[in-house]
Order: sequence, then structure tokens, then C-alpha cells
Amino acid sequence: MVNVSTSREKRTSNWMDCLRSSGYRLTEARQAVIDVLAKSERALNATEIFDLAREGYPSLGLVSVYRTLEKLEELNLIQKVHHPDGCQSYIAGFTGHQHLMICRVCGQAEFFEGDDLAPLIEHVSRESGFTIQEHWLQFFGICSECNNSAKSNNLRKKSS
Amino acid sequence: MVNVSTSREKRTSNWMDCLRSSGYRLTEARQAVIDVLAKSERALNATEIFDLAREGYPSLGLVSVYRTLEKLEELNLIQKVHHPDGCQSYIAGFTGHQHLMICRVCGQAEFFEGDDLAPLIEHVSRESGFTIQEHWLQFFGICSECNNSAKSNNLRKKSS
DNA sequence: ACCTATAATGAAAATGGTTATCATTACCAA
DNA sequence: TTGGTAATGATAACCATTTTCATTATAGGT
Repeated sequence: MVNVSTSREKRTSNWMDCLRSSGYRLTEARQAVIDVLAKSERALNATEIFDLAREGYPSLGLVSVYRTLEKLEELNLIQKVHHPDGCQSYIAGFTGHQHLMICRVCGQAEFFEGDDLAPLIEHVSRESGFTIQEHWLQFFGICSECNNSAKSNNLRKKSS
Repeated sequence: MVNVSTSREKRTSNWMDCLRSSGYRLTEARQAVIDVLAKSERALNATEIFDLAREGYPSLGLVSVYRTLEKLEELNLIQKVHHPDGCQSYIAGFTGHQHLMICRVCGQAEFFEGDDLAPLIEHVSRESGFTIQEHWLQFFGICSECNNSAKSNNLRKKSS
């Protein structure tokens, strides 16, 4: 089952449904991991998820985090995010593609669409003899919130 | 010092020059690592480099491989390559950008140019409020050599 | 509502890749 | 040639991830 675009609020129950319909059991450990990941605006690694999830479910074991991540990835509910300093973090995601925009300050990640790489792929393909099957595209920068708080910081500095 | 486009043959000596002019010493261990990396057509991880380099310099230690990689990356002579199953391999590269085309069969990696993402970046930027500073673009597919050998395999199958 | 098979769990140990420590070696400027 | 020291390789330490295993808790059947 492939999940479809889901509001962040319904994502948790949707994921639990996906697990159940794939023959997996619904456990408190999984619930705790899913709660954290489904509502996060940035990619999280196993340890971060562990720490956050234990706030609500203290008996959670780190191993269960790894095991849950495995299953969520298998069901295409989450995807691994590649980053200059580490590629072991995960984020809720609809497609298998890497079309993310990542804020270097706060880590917030946002999907974008509208890339038309067909002409480039066509060109590079003909030039090189490569058959191109997949592409990764990712942007790094500063999100609007961090842009704004940087501005107001500057104002404060100037006025002081 | 930033290295410029260099033919594969001259790359080794060029890299040694870069090391020297940056105040690093030229040692046999480094030479061995550089020899392997400079002539490789695909990204290699530390262990692969270690194994290959020891063929010519058996007393090489794995730790020296890591240390040399560190320095070559610092001098922008090599860059880390991100891949679905592992992001710890390195390839000789001119720029800090990820504009690679990688063969899924043999791993051969080739740089390409000619991407004009300015309109897309402009659009996504305005839409989201993100300031986009950098982008990663990477293609995966089958290189021309592997395409050809796949074809001849098919012919052989059909004729037998 | 209770059983029961077994999937899933958490703790502890094992693994594997990378980094730190340290005595020894070898590079290179003087 | 020599001396200061950067770099080396061996070993140990480290840390994230995986495996093992006895115990627990889920969900389907009764």
C-alpha cells in the first residue's frame, strides 16, 4: 500500500492503518515512534527519535526505533534524507524521490515540485550514452522563518 | 589552492603538488592512496581504497587512508558521493557540487554540466520564502558500456 | 472475555566502521 | 647530515547499528 498525500494530523492514524493492513501489529513502541516522526518538520535520526519518543513512552528501547524505521521505510511512509554531514535521518515523505529543500539553520525540510529535468536528461543522456533512470534533486538554504529571525536580529544589533 | 580540470594521467602529480604547497609532506602512504583514487572511474570507500592501495604498498595502514581522505577533501581534490546504500565513498572531483551520473551496474561515475535550475530555484524560492543557496543534482542509470554488454548478453541468449 | 500462537519488545552482547592514542619512523628544511 | 616534527601503523577506544534471546503483549480464534 502506498500512502497518499495526508495532512499532518491524520498521518499518524494513516500510518497505523498501513502497518496493520500489511500484517504488522500495532504496538505502543511503534505508536510512539510514529507520533514523533509524523509531526516533525525536519528529518530526525534514530537517537533523536528515541529521545523525543521517550518523553511520552519512557520504556521505549532504541532497538525498536530502528526496527520501526525499517518498516516505515519499507512501506514508503518515510524516506532517508541525505545531508552533507550525515545520511541517517528520516522524514515523512510521499514519493521515493529526493525533492527536498532543507534549511541549514533549523533543519526544516519541505518538499517541492515542478522540476522539469527532461530536456537536461535528454541532453546528458545523448551526450554520454547513459540511460538515466532516476534523479535526486535537493536544495539547501535558509527557510523563511530563519530568514525573518535573522533580520530581526540584525535590527536589534543595529539599534543597540 | 583549488585544483583545476586535470587529465587523469597528470592528476596524481598535481595532487601531490597541492599537498606540498599546502604544507603537507609527500609520503609513500599518501602516494599509494592518491594513485588509487586518482585513476578510479568510480567512487571508492576507505576499505576499497585500502585493499587496492595495499596491492602496491602492502605496509599501508587503514588509518592513513582515512587521514589522507580527510586532507584531499579539505583541499577539494576529492568529494564524497551520496548513494542509496552508503555515503562514505569518494571520487576525484573538480567542484563542490554534486553533478554526477552514476551507473547502477558498475558504479562508474561521470560529471555532467549544463543544468539550468535558475527558473526552478526562482519559482520555488518565491513560493516558499526559502533562500536557496546550494543544490544537489544526481542521476542514476546505466552507463553506455553496461548498456552494450547487456545488449550482447541478450543477443547471446536469443541465439542459444 | 479468555486462550493461544507468535510477532514484537527491551536488555545486553556483538559487530563494523571510524577516530583517538602513542611510540616509532621518515620527510625535508637548514 | 642532521634535527625537529609531521606522519605512520598498531592497538585500543568509540559509537551507531545489528544480533541474540528470554519475556511480553497483540490479535485472531474460541
